[in-house]
Amino acid sequence: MKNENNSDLITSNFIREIVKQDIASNKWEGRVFTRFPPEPNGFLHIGHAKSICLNFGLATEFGGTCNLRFDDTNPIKEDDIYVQSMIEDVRWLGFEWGDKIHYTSEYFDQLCDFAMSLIKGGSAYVDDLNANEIREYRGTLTKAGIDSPFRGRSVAENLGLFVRMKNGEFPDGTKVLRAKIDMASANLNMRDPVLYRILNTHHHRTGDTWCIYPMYDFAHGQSDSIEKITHSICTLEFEDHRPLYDWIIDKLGIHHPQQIEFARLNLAHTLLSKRKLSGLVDEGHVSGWDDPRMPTIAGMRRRGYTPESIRDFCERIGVAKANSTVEIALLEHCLREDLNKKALRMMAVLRPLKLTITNYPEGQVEELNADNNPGDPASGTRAIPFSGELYIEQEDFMEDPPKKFFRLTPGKEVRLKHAYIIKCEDVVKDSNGNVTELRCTYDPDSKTGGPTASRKIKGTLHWVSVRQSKKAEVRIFKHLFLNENPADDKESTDLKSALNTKSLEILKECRVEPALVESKPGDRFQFLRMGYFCSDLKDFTPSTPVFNLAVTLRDTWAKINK
RNA sequence: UGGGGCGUCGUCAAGCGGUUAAGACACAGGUUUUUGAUGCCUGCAUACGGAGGUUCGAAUCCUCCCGCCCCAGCCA
Repeated sequence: MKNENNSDLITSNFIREIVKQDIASNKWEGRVFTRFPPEPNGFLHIGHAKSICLNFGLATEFGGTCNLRFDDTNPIKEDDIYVQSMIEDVRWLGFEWGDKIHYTSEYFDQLCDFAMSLIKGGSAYVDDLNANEIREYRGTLTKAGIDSPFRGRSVAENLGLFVRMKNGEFPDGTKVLRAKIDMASANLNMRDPVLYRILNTHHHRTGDTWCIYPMYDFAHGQSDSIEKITHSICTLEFEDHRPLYDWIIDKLGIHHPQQIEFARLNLAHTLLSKRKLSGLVDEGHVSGWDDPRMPTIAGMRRRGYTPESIRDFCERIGVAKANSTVEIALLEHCLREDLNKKALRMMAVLRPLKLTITNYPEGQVEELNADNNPGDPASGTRAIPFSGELYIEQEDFMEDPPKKFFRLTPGKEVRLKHAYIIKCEDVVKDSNGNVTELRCTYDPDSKTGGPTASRKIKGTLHWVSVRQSKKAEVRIFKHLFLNENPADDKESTDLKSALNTKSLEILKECRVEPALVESKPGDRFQFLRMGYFCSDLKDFTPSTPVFNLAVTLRDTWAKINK
């Protein structure tokens, strides 16, 4: 999938170069066949999006195919709800897979045959050592391992034992099938890795058909091989496993894809590990996998991110082998850039302050014309009700303003967007000295198109009419973590202490222009001068509209003010 | 003290023996603007982890050193 609008921004990356060279040299008869192989044990996040965009993107770019394959070899952790969410997320991101969805579990028979063939070739054996013993026999980083006493079993014995494992004759953990490679290898993955373990567990797809399940290392490479994948793209930590995959595939003499490793994404102030994210969900620190603060695809979708912005982001961050942490600012930029083009402008007052126009005709209501998107004339216009009683944003008024504050202050003029120029004449306060109302006058000729409409006024405010505006809830989100790299936070061993306690702010007294309550869940808008917001996918109803802050507008004033 | 990787601007990241060392984000300044938004313009690495070496010429090749990441699941 190309980001047409940013084609000039696309730079090369080493994987794209490899693919190009392979096509040029006709290495795979010009084929490009990739796959995205998640384990269905959690929700997909922005880190997966990088891999999805890479794999599906390469296939699209070079006229190939990308399979979606669920790597479901560990029934203890996996569940169909995760496969369903992953299917939805990949599709939402805008990608299409080949004729069907693939599952490693559909290769269990073949994988089992591969194991038999390894046994027959004397390259695998059944080991009776338990997990602890296997660890002890494995040695350490600097010390060679020791052969298992069961390593010398005959082919016939191994075959018999493995069949009995498969037939369910042994309890969990009592036996494993191991590759017979080299217990002294400097690469720990080559020290007779476990190929099959006994797990008397129900599998979400194969049910109770199996009680032995292949390890990832024995399933992944062969699955790629079975699917005739040409480029097996994975993350850096599997670099050490490549010699093992090569060993197995060569022993089996089957199609040998080319594995290429790249650095996974790290995002500042964000945790990208399914394990830790599920911790946030399980411990109730967020409302679920789709909490808008979550870096999951589902969370970002609910927050208001567009598939286009995520794809653009994944293209811009590049692909390399160096570990790196991308700033949130880049992600936010991608969203703003996309939404600036697409989002209709609306007016919403998040923290209302009453403003009365004393010289406006009592009871009069005008329908003012407003453009829906100044950058896109095709988006048309809409009518907004204006009256003598309005709400403006509390932060848009200051009694004792700092220099360069060009919003409303006593005695000064300001323009109301799409409407008139007003002047603050009086400030009403309650007994505690809090400002409760502003009393202003307006210049009737200053309406858009009017004789004094072009008067130069520094500040322009958004507003809504008291009577016609609707009440709404707006949810403001900030980083879930204060630390730039929460994963590196050695101090806080538990997630809780690393959390930003102010990551969610709920504003229940917001007032929005009437058109907004007619929006559909998932609709995205620019609330003028505030940011981009999205009607909540779950909680929005016309009677209780709920909007999520997707991203604020750039705010130079906030910077100056600091 | 084992093995596998990686070190180019604040953050990503091109670069593949001869370039003024791309571009983006961020940042700074200017300008347009009825969003302090957007747009537009300008600036932003004599420098490529360090030290040597090869070469007419090195971020790119060689050597040594330094730093960071990954690996001791019957997880993926």
